[in-house]
Amino acid sequence: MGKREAAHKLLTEKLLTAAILRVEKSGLEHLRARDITNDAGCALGTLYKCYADLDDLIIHVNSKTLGLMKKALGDAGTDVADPVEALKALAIAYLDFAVENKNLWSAVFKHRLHEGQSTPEWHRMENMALLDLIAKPMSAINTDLDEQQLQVRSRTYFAAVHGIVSISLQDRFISLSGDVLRSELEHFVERLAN
Amino acid sequence: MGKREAAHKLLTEKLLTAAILRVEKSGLEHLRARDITNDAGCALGTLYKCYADLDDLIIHVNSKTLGLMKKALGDAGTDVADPVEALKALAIAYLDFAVENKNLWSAVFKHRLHEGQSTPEWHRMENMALLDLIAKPMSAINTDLDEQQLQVRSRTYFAAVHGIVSISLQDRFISLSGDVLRSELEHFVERLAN
DNA sequence: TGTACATCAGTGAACGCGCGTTCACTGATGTAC
DNA sequence: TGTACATCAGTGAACGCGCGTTCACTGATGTAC
Repeated sequence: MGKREAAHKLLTEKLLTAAILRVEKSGLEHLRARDITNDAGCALGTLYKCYADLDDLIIHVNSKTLGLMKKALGDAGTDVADPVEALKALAIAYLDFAVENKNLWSAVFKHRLHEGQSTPEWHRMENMALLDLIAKPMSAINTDLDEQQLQVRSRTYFAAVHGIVSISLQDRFISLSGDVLRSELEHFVERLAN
Repeated sequence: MGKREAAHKLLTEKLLTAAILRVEKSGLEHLRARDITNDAGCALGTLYKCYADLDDLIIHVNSKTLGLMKKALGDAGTDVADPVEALKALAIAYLDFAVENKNLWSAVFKHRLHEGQSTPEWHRMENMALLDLIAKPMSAINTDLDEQQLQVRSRTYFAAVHGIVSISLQDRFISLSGDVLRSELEHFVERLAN
């Protein structure tokens, strides 16, 4: 690999890091191309040499976040034998991840492409991959479901947990202390899974 | 009431109606001040004589939506004696409302004020009022909970149902047919409430 | 190894446009007598 | 009822700014001989 290619790769990485820091600090809605390139120490135009456009960069930010999330959930759920406990652990891990990476986590769900453009397939897959983590303990509980039904049920389950976490991190409705939220979530999973 | 005041009131109403139609047709993200005033048949500046700014108008749009939603849920849940069936009816009614008024419904959750500004108290109350509808059948099931706990539990429950409905109406993950979604929701409530 | 030329990543000023908001103006409505 | 004046809702052109994206340029890196 020549100097050129190496430098380019480095810059591409630098831009991604800068974007991630910006999103985490100020939220997706305050992300600006100029801020990113300033932070990365390069010219504005460079962003468009490394990424197709700002949306492309954001997708890469979200991809990184999904990676972190998958790792966090994997660590939490892998070696829990009891499936109900595993689901609980996953839910709590999801909550913790959302709390600790609030803006990055929100960005994954906030980001929408402009009309006509659609999310690249590889990124859709990353989204779906989360469901597989849930599907495993889920299958131990619901042995009567076929592959397809299991997928659907996992999705429903994820959506419910996501909803609880999601509304808690907004200021709509009453807000809960962390402890109450945790216990609500645990109660919820127990009800749902047993 | 003089002619002036009457005309002003009419125009204020016209603007609200125009905004509602626009949001419902194209979504909150495509709402433009100019489109609204064109549709209402008045000058651009008039919007700012009737509403403080665009955000103020949007809050009124969302207020109307919450009114419709409360009515729809009230109709569905009021005269169902069995509390589990009542919760099911509420969940299904919520789903139906979201499907039939997709963009208006989304607008309620998408709209965020600029930094420093906060939602007026009366509008926060409208949000909270939804929870009361759930709290009633909820209290019949969980007789051991006190007022505060009941409120929290209702909120959790709402958030979960909202999450399920919400993710289904996006294109993230796999999308479900209406029937599957309904049965998932019913299954879900039964598990949760029994 | 050295020289001459080609390439193209990086540059940043400038473009372009969208769009919320303002403001000086005017004419219909309201008020005083 | 009629007249003279005051008010202010409605007007729409213009303001202002934010910000993604482009593009002609340049100099370091790569290539050919």
